[in-house]
Amino acid sequence: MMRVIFMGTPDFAVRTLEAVIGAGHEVVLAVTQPDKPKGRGKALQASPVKECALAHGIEVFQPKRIREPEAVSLLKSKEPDIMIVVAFGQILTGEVLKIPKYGCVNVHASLLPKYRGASPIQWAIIHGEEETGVTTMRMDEGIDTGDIIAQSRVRLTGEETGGSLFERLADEGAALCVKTMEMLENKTAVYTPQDHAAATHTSMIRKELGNIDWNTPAAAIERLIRGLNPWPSAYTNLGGKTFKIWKAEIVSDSVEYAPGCIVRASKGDLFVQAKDGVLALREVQLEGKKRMPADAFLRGYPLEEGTLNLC
RNA sequence: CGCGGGAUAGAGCAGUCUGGAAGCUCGUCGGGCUCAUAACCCGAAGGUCACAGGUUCAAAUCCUGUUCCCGCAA
Repeated sequence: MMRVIFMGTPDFAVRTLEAVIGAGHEVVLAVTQPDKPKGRGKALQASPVKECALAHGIEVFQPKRIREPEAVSLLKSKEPDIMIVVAFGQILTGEVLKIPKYGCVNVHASLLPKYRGASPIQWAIIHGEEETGVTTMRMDEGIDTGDIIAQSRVRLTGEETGGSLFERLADEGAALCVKTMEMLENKTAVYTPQDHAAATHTSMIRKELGNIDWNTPAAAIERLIRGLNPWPSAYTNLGGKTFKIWKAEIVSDSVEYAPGCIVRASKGDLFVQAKDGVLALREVQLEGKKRMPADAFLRGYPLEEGTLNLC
């Protein structure tokens, strides 16, 4: 059993926190981002990790900047054996990294050294990877550059969405974290330096990334749609309104219209021309409306075939 | 009180501005046609027009309040 300081913010981190608690470790402090205005009412909302910690009676700490002296001294005062960091959202300084006996262990949702940085889950799908996974590593001062302790691989299918992969990797990461802690405790852990030459980096997902450019290959658009489902979603423009596309499928490689043109809009089929083929939109959502199958959408919103309607 | 769209049959929508018989495209059920069909033809069932109150001879429609859903923003 170890004394643990847990650092994390979103849902992805909650799985690991729960697993660590479930494994019998003593979580003495949960560090998470300050509450932020969220939702339509713009009300302050606690991070998922904060809610989970409170539900387990764990002390919560929400520093604006973890590097500040008061924050550092609080971490020291807890005398942790280990710090577990999962999608925390702030960069730790060397001073903080040296606090725990076993160092700081990070759970990262990719097979490092590939996909260092933010949003590795979505990028793996957008890039059409066939395999990804989670990695635990001993953190150093670089971003996702520490020595690897353990990895777990998962296969990706053409059905995988950002949301579904998120779920799978959150579970994998939680299990791997517990296993990693066991390895550290019984001294069987091996630290493997990363092959830095093979490293790739990803950037934070921006909302505009979801703005579909129809003059790109159909396969790339389809992956973008899957990778950004359910957040932040891929979208286009229809009649001046945001038109989200939740699910699409490549139906042919014909190119008879201009990109973004409605190829077919009848019998429940909503086909759109991409650069090198045609995409069938299967599940869509117009601004202000609920998401719905394409055939339902067409019943109440008839579209003219052969016209340039999406951009 | 951040901005905006919406709630009408099982689904998706029109009708609301300008008050006056509850509609459309589908689905469902029954019948017909067909070698056959998710195709075509005929017919039927299915509504507390989100909820509450108000105005009116008369409210889906106008006024007031409430609930819920969604887009933006963060």
